[in-house]
Amino acid sequence: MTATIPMTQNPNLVRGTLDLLILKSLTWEPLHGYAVSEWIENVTDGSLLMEEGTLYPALHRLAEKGFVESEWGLSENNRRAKYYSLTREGRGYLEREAASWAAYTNAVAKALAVESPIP
Amino acid sequence: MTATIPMTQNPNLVRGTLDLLILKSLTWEPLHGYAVSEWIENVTDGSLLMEEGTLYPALHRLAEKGFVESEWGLSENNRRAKYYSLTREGRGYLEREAASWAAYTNAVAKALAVESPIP
DNA sequence: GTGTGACCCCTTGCGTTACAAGGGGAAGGT
DNA sequence: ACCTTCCCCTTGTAACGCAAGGGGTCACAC
Repeated sequence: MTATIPMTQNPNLVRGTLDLLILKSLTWEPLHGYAVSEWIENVTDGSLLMEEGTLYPALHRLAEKGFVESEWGLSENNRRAKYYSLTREGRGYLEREAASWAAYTNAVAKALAVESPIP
Repeated sequence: MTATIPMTQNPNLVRGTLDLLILKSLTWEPLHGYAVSEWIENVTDGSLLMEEGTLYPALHRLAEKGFVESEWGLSENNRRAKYYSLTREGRGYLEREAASWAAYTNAVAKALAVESPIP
C-alpha cells in the first residue's frame, strides 16, 4: 500500500505522538523499523506517512531512554533487519504518555468547542 | 484562579495547539495577551498554564502571518494593554487547522486503541 | 546482464517553537 | 515604603520532524 499519499505537512501536529505510535506498534511483537512505519501508515489509514529520517532517530532515542531494545535478525523476506522490542519501562511509559495525551487532547477539544465568550 | 497548578511538563504535547487556542480565544472579541492566557487557563481547567515567554512570541508570529491584528488600548483595570483581534484570514486558518487537528488526533486515538497485532 | 523497484539501514543540516529566565513599568492595597 | 497584581517584552537553549542525502541486498523484468 505504498500509494503516493500526501503527508502530514505539519510537524507540529505530529510532535510528541510519534513515540506513542512507535511504542504502540511494538505492543504485540518485535518489529523492524520498516514494519513499524508500515504499521503506522496502516492504522492511520495512510494519513501519516512516517519518513525514515524521522523514524530511525526516534527509534534510537527510545532505545537510549531504555524504552525499546534492538536485536539484529532476519525479516520475512530474508533480509538483514534490526528488530525492536518494548521493554517493561517502555510499556509503562507508553501507558502513562497515552493517558496524558488523551487527557490533554480532550482538554483542547473542549476548549475548541466552547461557544460562549469567556465562560 | 492563579493557583499554583502544575504545568504541562511536556512541550511536545502542546506543540501546535497553542495557535489554535489563542485564535479560538479571540473568536468573540478582542483580548489582550494577559486575558488570552487567562482564557486558556480557564477553559482547560487549569491544566494548561501558558507561559508568557510562549504566549507573546506566539502572538507576534500570528500577527506577522496576518492572522491577528493588534491595537493598543486600556484594560478593564485602566492599564495599557495591547488588544488582539482575529482577522478574516485568521478565522479561516483557525477553522482549517482545528479541522485537521481533530482529524489527526482522531487517527492517533484510533491507532492507540488498536488491540490486535497488525490489523 | 542490466535495470528497476521494493526492502532495509543510516546521517547531516535546517527550521520551528515551547520554555526558562531574565527584563521593565504602572496601579492599588497594607 | 513595599508587595502584589496586572501587563508587556527579549534572549538563550534544547528538542525534534523533515528534507535530502548516503549505502546495501534481493527479486523480477527486459
